[in-house]
Amino acid sequence: MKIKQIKAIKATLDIVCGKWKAAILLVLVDKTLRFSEIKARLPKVNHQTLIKQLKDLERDGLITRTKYDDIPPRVEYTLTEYGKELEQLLKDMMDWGEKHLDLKNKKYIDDDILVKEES
Amino acid sequence: MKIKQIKAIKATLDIVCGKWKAAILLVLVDKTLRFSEIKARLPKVNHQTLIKQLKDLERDGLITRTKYDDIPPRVEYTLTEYGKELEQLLKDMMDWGEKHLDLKNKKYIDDDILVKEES
DNA sequence: CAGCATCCGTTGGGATACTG
DNA sequence: CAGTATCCCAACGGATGCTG
Repeated sequence: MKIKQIKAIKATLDIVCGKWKAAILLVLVDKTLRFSEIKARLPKVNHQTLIKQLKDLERDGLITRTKYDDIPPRVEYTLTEYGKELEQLLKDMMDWGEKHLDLKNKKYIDDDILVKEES
Repeated sequence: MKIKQIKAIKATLDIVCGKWKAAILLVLVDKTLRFSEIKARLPKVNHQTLIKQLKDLERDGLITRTKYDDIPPRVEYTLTEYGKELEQLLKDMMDWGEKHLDLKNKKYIDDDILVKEES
């Protein structure tokens, strides 16, 4: 049943492989965040791009979007159960990457990735 | 150290996220294959595209390319240790995908993915 | 058989401007 | 504050043709 295997893997990869998807999921692992809080933690991401990727993640069931009818508007994003179950997978990718890749020198490191450390 | 975490994850994803990379790795898990054998198992992949993705995987240290000076030419591709250690990760992605995604109906399923079953 | 060079179309990330 | 609507550009997958 190779075909189904590969389809499942590809589907998973397609969901997570957006330029900022992994970063978004990681910052949401800690806690629910507002749009502006996510943006503050990912200073380099474009406003519009962030909205798109959040929409994708919501469509794919990894996060939920809750809108409060306040003024000014407030929107919160939370990991779903599915999203939380991805955490282990992300951790495994991290372990593999740290073990095998030269993260300082290689060209496949994308310096646009920047997350503000917790203050 | 969020930044390093995300960089490692992104680097890993970048390596595996080519359209056919996961499929190539999976068919090579079983055994070393010649270029034409890989192509036979992935009928839908373009000749040139396959060469490119194999080159990427070789550059990133996941497979090794062995050229024999025969006539006609013969080239074999094998998973490296690094590549083999990815297998578990791929399996985990598969499990997650099968558990959470509706692989039949959803639009994120790419029907181009086709692997010939073992005959 | 396996690979390279080249060109092309699509797509996804990004920039800018405007709305409730 | 958060979101929509456009437009733009680079990168990637793919098609074609040629080589040892």
